[in-house]
Amino acid sequence: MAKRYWLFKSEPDSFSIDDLMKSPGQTTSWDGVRNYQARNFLRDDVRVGDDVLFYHSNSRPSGVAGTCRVVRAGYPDPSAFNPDSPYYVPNSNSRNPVWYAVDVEFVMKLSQILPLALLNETPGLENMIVTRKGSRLSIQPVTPAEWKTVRQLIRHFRY
DNA sequence: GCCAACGTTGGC
DNA sequence: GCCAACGTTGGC
Repeated sequence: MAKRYWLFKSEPDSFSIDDLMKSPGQTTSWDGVRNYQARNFLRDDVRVGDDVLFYHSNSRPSGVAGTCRVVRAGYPDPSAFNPDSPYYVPNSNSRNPVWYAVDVEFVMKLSQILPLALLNETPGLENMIVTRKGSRLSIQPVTPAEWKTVRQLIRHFRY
């Protein structure tokens, strides 16, 4: 099965690339996703070994902060069952899970944020979901061509 | 802080 | 099933 590529959004005020680096085993549960389209990707499509762009949203500037890798495929999001979690969903239960999480492991941090403005002006990334106006999807597929282009940006501009 | 775009809810 | 109202996301 071919490796897939993704972009995961996080507000760095709540969880940043530095937080991932400092996590036990440099691994975290990517939980708290409460959007059905994003949930479907986590549940059905994200697989172990997939590469992920770690994107800082609502930030100055917003953009790609680093990369990580999927080390556990979709499983029922424990935070949905935990009354103490801010992501708790009343009436949810583990027999009938609605929300899913995956685990990701840190791979690398860029020397600085690769800003959305640069993605926006890079040929080949016109159709990347994150560059589309109004796109709020927090778990996004990235095409192999888009991944390659982003990697070239990172190398060329020494991010 | 502003506000446009979006997803969800709920009345009908 | 429609759609207005609402709450949230997220760039700027």
